[in-house]
Parts: sequence; structure tokens; C-alpha cells
Amino acid sequence: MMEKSSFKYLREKEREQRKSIILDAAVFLFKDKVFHKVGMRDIAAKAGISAATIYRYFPSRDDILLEALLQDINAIEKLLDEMMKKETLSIEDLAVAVVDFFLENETTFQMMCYFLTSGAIEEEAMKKFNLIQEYFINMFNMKLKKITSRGGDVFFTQAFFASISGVVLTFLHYPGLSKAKKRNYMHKLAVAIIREGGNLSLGD
Amino acid sequence: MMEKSSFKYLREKEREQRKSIILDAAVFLFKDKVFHKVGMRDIAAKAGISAATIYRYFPSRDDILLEALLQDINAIEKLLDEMMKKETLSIEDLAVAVVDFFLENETTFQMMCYFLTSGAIEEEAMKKFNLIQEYFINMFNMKLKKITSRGGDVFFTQAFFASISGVVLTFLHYPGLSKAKKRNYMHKLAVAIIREGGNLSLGD
DNA sequence: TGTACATCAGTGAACGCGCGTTCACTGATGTAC
DNA sequence: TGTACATCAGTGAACGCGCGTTCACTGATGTAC
Repeated sequence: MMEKSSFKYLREKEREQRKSIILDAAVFLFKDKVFHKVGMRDIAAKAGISAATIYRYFPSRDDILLEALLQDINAIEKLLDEMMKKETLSIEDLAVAVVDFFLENETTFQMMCYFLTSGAIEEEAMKKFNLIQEYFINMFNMKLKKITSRGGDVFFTQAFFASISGVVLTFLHYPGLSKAKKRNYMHKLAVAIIREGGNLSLGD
Repeated sequence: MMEKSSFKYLREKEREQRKSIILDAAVFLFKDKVFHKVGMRDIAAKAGISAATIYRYFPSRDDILLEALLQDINAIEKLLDEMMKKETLSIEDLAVAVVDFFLENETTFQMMCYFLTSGAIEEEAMKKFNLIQEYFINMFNMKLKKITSRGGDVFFTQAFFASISGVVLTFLHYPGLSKAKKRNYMHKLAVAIIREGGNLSLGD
């Protein structure tokens, strides 16, 4: 026989599942549209509920964006784990994989830029983003640790991430190039910067 | 005695000056506020006119943003010219100067990110932005040509710019650091990436 | 078994605000004859 | 010199739209005794 606590647990789990449906709807819409243009009503419609209901699960729109971002980061993590299982990776392979991920999930990159640059958000959301950012860098750091002697050095990891971000930022919509060429160009640049920067040192 | 064409010329010049007043007002407001939050009415109020009048001089809000961006780029250009007159510069000095410029003109950087990432703008505005971007890279390329043997290579210039952008993007609002520390950190990172990446090559 | 109450998902409608942009109009100045 | 017309800066008011969020409410389900 089930105890009361089990009932409660089940209800909480169901609640989480409903929350997931909303989040999935949002993520689905982000695949086709700039996130600026995906509103609460759109998400609600996709999830098959009313907009008001969303607020039973998420405190604000920014919160949904952040959860979507977190989910994407988990996806990257999984992807990298898979890659590292199968073969031995170079740091360049890692760079290429991350570039590709951003290209296939453009909205993820856009949201990242949005939260990284915009200083004018609710404090609550900002805190959450900072946690996500920290998690992201740490995750990267772990991965790098496994495949290069320089891994585990946060300074190096941040340089790695900054380089990739900069390259994607600069060439995402670079005019006059086909998608394939842009991708190729980003790969070359990211790899070049990272390979040559491989023996970065703090100096000081 | 003045000819009719002179009258016309003068009128056009006056018109340009009035246009400048509007643009200056916008740029002034961008110093204190995120550009998302500066509206046409704000700019009009600062310029001492009505919002409707702005549309006699600029076709759209995006156009104002782009002109402001262009003005900022000209400011960077002037700054670099001044620096290069006085002393001989290393490529690291250049990197530091650009980082500092972005830090002192945060909105410039935000706008740049906005136009670089957002794919959903009017075609007209996008074209204008692409021209600006091209101008920017070329300008950089010229400067780099003068101070390093690797200058003049567009690939290198783009890597240079991407690195700096990435570093600024990553650390602009990095949590838990004072402004001075963030600045210092960005300098170190930018310099490290660029110095080590100094002998980038296309490979292929 | 039945009754009173609590909890919570879900909702339609509206709030409240902001924004970029357009319109119809005034008034000043220049132009043509 | 005077008159009719053209040009253009400038404006207050409104258009039109969208959006995040809140409110008061319904209805289903669980809980206590």
C-alpha cells in the first residue's frame, strides 16, 4: 500500500512533467524563430494551454528563457560526453563541436549573448543566469581537463570559450558567404586561435 | 554674390546639422541606458523636438542605431590614429585600447552584438549594417598592417576582432568581480589570445 | 458514507504599459511670373 | 511690388499593435472528521 508521501511525490513529479511540456514547447518554437519574437501566448498555444497557466509553473518569461538555456547546455554536455566515449578527442575537435552546436541552435547562442550583454534584467533572473554561466564554464573545464594538459586551468577554459563565442558572434551572419562557407570559416578560425593560444599563460 | 546652388548647399548643410543634433541626443542617452530602453520619445525630448520630427531625418529607429554605431566606429578610428601618432604601438596595445573602448562605450558593444546576432531586421537596415561591418574590418586591417607584419591579412584581422569581441562578451558582466578586475582580466585574456595567436595561419 | 473545507490546475478577459510610426495640419520661407 | 503656389520643418494626437502579467473565477480532486 502506498503512503501519503508517495502520493505527494507522484503529484510533484506530474507537476514537473507538465512544466516540461511548457518548456519543450518553448524550445521547439526557438528552433524556428528569434527568441525575441516568441511570446507567452505562442508558447501557451504550442503547449495546448492558456498563457495564464504558464505562470503557475514559471515566475516570468526570462525564467523560461533561462531554463531553455540550461537545457541546451545540458544537451552540449551530453553531446561532448558521447563524443569522448567513442574516440580520443583533440581540443580542436571540441572547438569544432561547440561551434557546430551553436550553429544548429542559433537561438541558444542569441540568448547567451542577450544575457551576457544586457545588464538590465531582474536581479532574480540575473542570479540564475550567473549560476548557469558558472556551471557552463566548470563543465567545459572538466572536459578540457580530460583531453589536454592545459585543462583544469580556468583561465585557459575561459579563453577557450571566449574565442569560440567571438568567432561565432563575428561570423554568424557574415554577409556574402554561404552557410557552409561560414561554418568552414568559423572552424578554421576557432581552431587557429585555440591551437595557437594553446600555451596561453597568465603572465603577470 | 551667392548663386542659387550655394543657397541649396547651405540648406543641405543646415539639414545635416539638425540631423546631427538628433543623433547626438541619441548617443548621449546611450551612455546611461541600455539601447533597448531608449525610445524615440526619449531621443526627441533630449533633442528638444517632437518624436514625429525625427522621421523627417531618419527612416526608422534601427537607422538611428546604425548611425550611432557608425559614429562610434569613427571614434575608435580617431582614437587609434591618435595613439599611433604619438608612439609606436604593439598589437597588444591595440587590443587593450579596443577592449577599453568597448568598456567605456558599453552600448556600442551591445548594439554590435544585437546586429551581429539578430537575423530578423529589415533588409534595408541589414544592408547598412553589413557595410558598417565591412568598413570596420577594413579599418582594423589598415591599422594592423602598420604595426605588425601579419597586418593586411584579413583572416588575421578577423581573428583579432573575434578574439576581442569574445573576451568582452564573456566578461562584460562576469559576476563577482569589480569593474577594475574585470577590465584587468579582459586585458590579460585578450593579450594572451592575440599574442599566442600571432602566427595564425589558414592552414587548409 | 457523507459533509465541509482546502488545494490547486486551468482559464478568459482584461490591465497597463510602451512603443514605433503615421496623419492631417500649421506656419514659415522660397520661387515664379 | 504683389500674388499664387511649392517646399519643407515641425507638431499633437492618434493609430495599431504587441506584450508580459494579473485577476476573479470554475471545477476537479484530496483531506478531515
